[in-house]
Amino acid sequence: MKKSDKHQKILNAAIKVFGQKGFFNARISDIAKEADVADGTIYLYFNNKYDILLTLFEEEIGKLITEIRAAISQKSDQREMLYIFALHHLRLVIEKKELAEVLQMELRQSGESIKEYRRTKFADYVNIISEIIRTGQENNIIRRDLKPGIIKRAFFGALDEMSRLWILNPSHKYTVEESAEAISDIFLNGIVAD
Amino acid sequence: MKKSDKHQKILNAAIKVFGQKGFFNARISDIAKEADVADGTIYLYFNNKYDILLTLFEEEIGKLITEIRAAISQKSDQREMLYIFALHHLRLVIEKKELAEVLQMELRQSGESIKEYRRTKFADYVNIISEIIRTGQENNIIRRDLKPGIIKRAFFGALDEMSRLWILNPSHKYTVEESAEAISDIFLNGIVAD
DNA sequence: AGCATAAATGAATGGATATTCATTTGATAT
DNA sequence: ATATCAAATGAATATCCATTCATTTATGCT
Repeated sequence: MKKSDKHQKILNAAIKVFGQKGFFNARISDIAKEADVADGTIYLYFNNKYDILLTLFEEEIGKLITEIRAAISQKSDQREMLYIFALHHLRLVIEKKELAEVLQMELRQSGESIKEYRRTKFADYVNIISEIIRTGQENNIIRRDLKPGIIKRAFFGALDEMSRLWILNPSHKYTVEESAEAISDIFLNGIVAD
Repeated sequence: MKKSDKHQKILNAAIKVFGQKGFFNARISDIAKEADVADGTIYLYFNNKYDILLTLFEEEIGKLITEIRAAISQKSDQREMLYIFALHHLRLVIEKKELAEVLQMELRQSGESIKEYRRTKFADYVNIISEIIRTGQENNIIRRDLKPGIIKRAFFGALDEMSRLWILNPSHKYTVEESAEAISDIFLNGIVAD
């Protein structure tokens, strides 16, 4: 068994346990049991409990960024790109429920390292949106009087709140496609009649 | 000193301490010191640490709902109402920073009581938005093909993410009015050029 | 096989802190 | 002034759990 195997095995267990109980209520022994290793083994791969959480952010968000960039690069119209971003983001919640829960919950926690984290790696993820907006403005597809920084927040926030609905109440009232479409439609066209 | 005085005093201390350190890192003795009472006194007013948090949600969100309803009832156009909602919500972050931090952080935590909480009292707050939307649709001001449930999420999520920016990075790049205007503008008119 | 090194184990430790409760302090009435 | 009751105190308790490390088990090399 390669070293990386056990590293990932523990991380996957942590995603599951953190997702279910939250970071503070999760015990190291829970993660150990889930990963099928001894408690002490975890400390051969991670410095402490908090380090597990940070590593999890680092590596898993990295994967998300890669995936979503690949999907977006297929499109040339910025309006479509926004839809694709929404679709991918919302799909994550369905397909990797526990990871989504961890990100939802723990990325909001106080604590300097987490705040720092949001400012760097996580910001990279959200900044994909503002890049799309900026390019759209250059191409005259998107209104130039709006600040990309605000649109980015608003669009991401909308998706994030939608995710929360599903996480709290897994009986999907709306489908992923429907939601992604509705949200990009609202942003592109607004809600005012006529 | 009336009973209610000390009750509120402890609650205010809790808002401050939870806001700064988060629920799990806050010690009862921190709250006691901040409220200027003995540790044991807290247990005369609350059953346990968690009860402080739940009471805090219950009472403070109740106040918010009352305030925001009062402000909205001054307007008759649903477009203006949305702006007012945004303005009030964002002002909260500036004027009651610690409370906003607590709500941001802890309302996301796992734990059944908190999830339950979001489904009830907090939902009442957010549902003010869907009421506005529904009335707007009846008055033909807002597109009828959009589901109020989705608009509500999207609009609230946008505001919530904006709040988060300020909480994490208190150097306000945008003013409250500017942000409230930009966000309601985006929702009302969309971001597409022309 | 026998040695050496690395990986894994899990019981024991130590530190933290929510909660309790015996005692003190303050208020009210007679 | 004294008795009675309520409110407040804060040191002591009990529990919980992250982390350590002496010991065991697995792996690789000659």
